[in-house]
Amino acid sequence: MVRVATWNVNSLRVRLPQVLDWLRAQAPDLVGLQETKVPDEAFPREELEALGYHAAHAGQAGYNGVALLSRTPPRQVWCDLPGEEDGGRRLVAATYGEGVRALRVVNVYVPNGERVGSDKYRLKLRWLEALEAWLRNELTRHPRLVVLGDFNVAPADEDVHDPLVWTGRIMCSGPERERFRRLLALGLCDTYRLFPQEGSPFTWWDYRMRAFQRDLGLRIDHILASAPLCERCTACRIDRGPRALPRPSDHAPVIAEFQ
DNA sequence: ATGTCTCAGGGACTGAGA
Repeated sequence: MVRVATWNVNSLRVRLPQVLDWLRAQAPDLVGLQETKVPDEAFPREELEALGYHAAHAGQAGYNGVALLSRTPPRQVWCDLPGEEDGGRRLVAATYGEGVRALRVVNVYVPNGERVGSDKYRLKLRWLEALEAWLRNELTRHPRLVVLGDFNVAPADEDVHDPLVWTGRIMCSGPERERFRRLLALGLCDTYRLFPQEGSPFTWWDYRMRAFQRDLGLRIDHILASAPLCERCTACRIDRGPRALPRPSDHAPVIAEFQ
């Protein structure tokens, strides 16, 4: 069994004590982190190694940054989305294990897009199109593929606390959802929706307006899996615990299990 | 209430990004 997680930590340096506590408590085999906001030379490698985790990090100062933490060492590490390198460090991929059991994991931090119609929105749509093209090739080489991260897209109205308020807005607009569906159409499943789920499905709550306490959230963090892995997926859940701590990230982790 | 949090720059606070 392998447990795979994704968590946008909104600064790995600020959140490191929470991340270390969470790794000790949940003991996932693989974790994709987003918004590490730390350059590679300042990555907290020793603290994570002390807990038994290897790291593949694509970081920068101030913004963005993604990392893959793993119990087994990463192989075939790839950083950045071809053609979109100027948009910040937003993609890291690696292979774990050997032979037919090898697992390929792609960790993404999709651009936020600011607001529908903005330059950043157009860049977000283009980034998602480039990701689709790159993943199509990745799937031909790695049948056991997991694509996880902060997609900044709520795929459907049931992933939104108030669909009327959010209709057509950033993270919920038709073009963003259409790009997300195209990723699924490559042959990936949304592991959270493989199972009946209890409670609200949100993974992100705005820091403002006491949104978490009022459960005004969106489901924008996802763990997608290729068909051979979907058949072996036994659970996917959201861990709201870290979001309720003092000084939390605005995102909660998502964890999927594969047999 | 554009209502919170993080970071860079510069050395207190402002602006950007989310």
